[in-house]
Amino acid sequence: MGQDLLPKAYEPTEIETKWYAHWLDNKLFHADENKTGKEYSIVIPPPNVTGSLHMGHALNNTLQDILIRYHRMKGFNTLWMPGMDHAGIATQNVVERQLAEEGLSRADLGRDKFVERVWTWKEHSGGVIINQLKRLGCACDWDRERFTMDEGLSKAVREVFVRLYEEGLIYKGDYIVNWCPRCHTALSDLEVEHEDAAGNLWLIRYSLEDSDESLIVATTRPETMLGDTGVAVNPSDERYKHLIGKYALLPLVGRKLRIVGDPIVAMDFGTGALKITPSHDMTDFDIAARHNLDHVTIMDSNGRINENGIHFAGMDRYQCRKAIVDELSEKGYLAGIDPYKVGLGKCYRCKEVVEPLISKQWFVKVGPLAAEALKAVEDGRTRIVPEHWTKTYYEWMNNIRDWCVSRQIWWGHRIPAWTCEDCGEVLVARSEPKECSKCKGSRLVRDTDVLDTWFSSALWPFSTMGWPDETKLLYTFYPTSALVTGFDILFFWVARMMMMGLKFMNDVPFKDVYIHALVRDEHGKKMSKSLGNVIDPLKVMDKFGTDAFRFTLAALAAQGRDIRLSESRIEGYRNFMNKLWNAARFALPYVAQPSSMSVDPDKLSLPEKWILSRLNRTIKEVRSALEDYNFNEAAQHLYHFTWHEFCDWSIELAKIPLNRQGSPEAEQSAAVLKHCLNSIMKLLHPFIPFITEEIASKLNSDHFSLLAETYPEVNESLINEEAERRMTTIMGIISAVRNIRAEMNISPGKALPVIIIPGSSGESELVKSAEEIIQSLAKTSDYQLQKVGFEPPKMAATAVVGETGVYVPLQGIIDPAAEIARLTKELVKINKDLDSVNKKLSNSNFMEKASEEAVTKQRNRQAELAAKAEGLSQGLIKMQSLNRQ
RNA sequence: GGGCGGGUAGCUCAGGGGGAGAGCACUGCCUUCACACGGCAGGGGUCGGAGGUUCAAAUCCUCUCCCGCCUACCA
Repeated sequence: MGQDLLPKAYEPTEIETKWYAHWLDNKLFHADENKTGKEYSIVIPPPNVTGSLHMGHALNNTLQDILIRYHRMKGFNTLWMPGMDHAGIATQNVVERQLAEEGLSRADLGRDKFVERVWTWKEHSGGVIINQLKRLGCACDWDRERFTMDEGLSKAVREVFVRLYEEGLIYKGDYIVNWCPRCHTALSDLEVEHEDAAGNLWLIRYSLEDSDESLIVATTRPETMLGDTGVAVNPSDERYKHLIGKYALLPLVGRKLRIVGDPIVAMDFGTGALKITPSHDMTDFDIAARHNLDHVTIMDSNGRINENGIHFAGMDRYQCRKAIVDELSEKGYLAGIDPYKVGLGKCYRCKEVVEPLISKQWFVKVGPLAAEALKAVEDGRTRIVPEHWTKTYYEWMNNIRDWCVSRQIWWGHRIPAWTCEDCGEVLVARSEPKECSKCKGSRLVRDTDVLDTWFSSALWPFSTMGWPDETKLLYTFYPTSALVTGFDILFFWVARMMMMGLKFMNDVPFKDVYIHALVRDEHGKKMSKSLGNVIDPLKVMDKFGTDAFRFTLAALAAQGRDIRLSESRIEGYRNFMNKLWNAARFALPYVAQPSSMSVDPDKLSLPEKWILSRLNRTIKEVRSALEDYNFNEAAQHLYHFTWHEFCDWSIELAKIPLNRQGSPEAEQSAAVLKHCLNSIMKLLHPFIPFITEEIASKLNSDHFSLLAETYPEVNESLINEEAERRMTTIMGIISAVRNIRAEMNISPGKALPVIIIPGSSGESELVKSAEEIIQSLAKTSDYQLQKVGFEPPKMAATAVVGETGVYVPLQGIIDPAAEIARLTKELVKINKDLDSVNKKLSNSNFMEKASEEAVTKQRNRQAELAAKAEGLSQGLIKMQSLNRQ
């Protein structure tokens, strides 16, 4: 019957398209800010407009979708706010590459034309990821999709900038920053990636003024000596303290360098003397500030030596390094070269080695903002999950440095600052000022810099909801319930949203932050194009289906651990989808009839009580796991319950009553089957939304959408420990017979004679009541239920379940040697366990100190193991005596 | 230098004071009327090493060895 209605194997493609359209058509993802009740909201980590779906996105958005669908089904008014980030440098680089193919540079176009070109690019080629997120099944409220450069968000950016400036929390100044000579822009500390590389420590001899003494300094970047203005030593260094205040002479250049004492200088590194290049080194910049040393800039924005570099002017920095070393060596200044591992700072966008340079930049003074953000986590207003990230967050917040927010690129939010060409006054305003507020002059020139992309991202949780306007949306959905993100942007993004949210909304942006793992390849390597180990989520979805892929991600998303993704794993879960499909295919003919399907709990059979008990325990476990962001636990409980309890046992057991067509047992069994399947579909829906909708629609003629249904709730009255215990014994007996069949190499199709001798009246009653089940699932012939004392035939294989003996008399078929081997192996195991239990129970310390529960447990176990050992020994003795004959 | 995470079956990983688990891989039997993307049965681990706490340690503590990652002003 069913096989006519459904194909034998689940085929995802069309079904996925169909249901996504259904959800959209019926506005099932739409959140209504005017609705009352409990709210649940998440803002998406906006993917770059240049981005296309990679594994990180897939994991991140699958987890969010699970939370969103789960809460929606739990009855929350649920908002998932989607959108994209304009991704300043990344996007600019993409369009610049495109221009380069046409033989053009951005300079050829000029600023306005270039920005226009980026917008055109965005309209035509940007945002492919949105459709990919839809492909993944994301239940985003697409009607509300935002872009960090759209009008509303730009307004929010200007508002924040102006307010921070007015409060003195934004300032402009000449500071040393990380400069990318390729991207031609400043980078924040976070945008610099550190990498170890082989290099040298060059030792250079500096002679002293008015003295025959000399001093050797160590450096990894000898070319910077051209910009030296001092030498620093540790004030408590006996070798050098007498030199403090004196002057050294810079080789090749001849400049006088003041020798200063500063405790930051490590006495045990290099020579203990540090050359100071204030304009080209972060540390030196700080030291120079403390001791009032001069600045000499020797490099331009391209990383070339400028006019201050004597005859090295015009050279590239690395070319210059070589030339300097050669000349120092020639003139006898080079005191040595030690191979040394240097930490190189590289631009996170283009991987060019960054150069510390002095330039005029805008900074956010983050101290006061960070203090609030720190407090909010400390007092629990925002909870970080897993908890151990909290420490990392504190660490960073406590050592945070001012945030350089200006970037010398064209694509981004232009800084709302104007300089009066007449009087030099700087005006910061929400909209273009007409005249200078100081001198009334009208020659105002706008700052050419744009803001760091993360500046607008930092406002995302409230700017997307309409801030600075006081919208109903903000009122209803801010603070958001959870933020789901990877740890790689904990500082870039999470920390900054915390600061901005607290500053401008007076409340945290989210109650929970769930930090998930990184997706790596199956060997634990980070997926990267250059390594060629990238698994493309879209290809995976094509090959295995979206649901299988999503389930894999969820099942692997253990807290605090990276995910190693392999195709075999996905294949395994694809098989699970097929299993589900076929369970439904089996059930369909029995549950399709529109009958009342109500179940009287008192009339349930043992297998029905059992599966309903297991179902309700599973509901409990899944809900509790999801509440704690334990996605993997929830997925694994569902997998195990569905496959190994529902499919392996419950369906097989249900076939017995179902075959009695038209009987009350058949009807009840169908009702339980339908109830279980429907519950499973609901439970699984947040994880695998497509197949569950499809199956639910086949099972229920009036089906609309699982999203509109209620997530299963625990029915405590159906949790039945006794039924579970009884079923465990019955399943044990069935497995025991099957085991004998397999071990004796008897074909699965062959029915076996079975004698069962229960060890107690309770078990006797149980076995009696389950006779039909045992006969059917163990495939028996000549089934006998006997009383204690009955002597089973000598030529029989033996098993013991609980205290019940299971005998398979097999005159002629059984191989005594094989049976002896089987029993011996089993006995060795049992006796080992029995020994350890006996040891415990005869240990007076254990009996005195262990909990009563633990003791009882061991006693029960002892009885069970002893009975088993006894039964198996007897079987073994018999077999041995037969074997000798 | 500081911090964090990890070392459990051949592989990838769950678990986390009282009977070692999963998926894949492996072995045997089976095309039985939901499913061979399947069924049934099975093999396989002194839970990185050493101490300690405990009646009891894979699990807690200390030390140690590896492996990742983050962070840092040792030039």
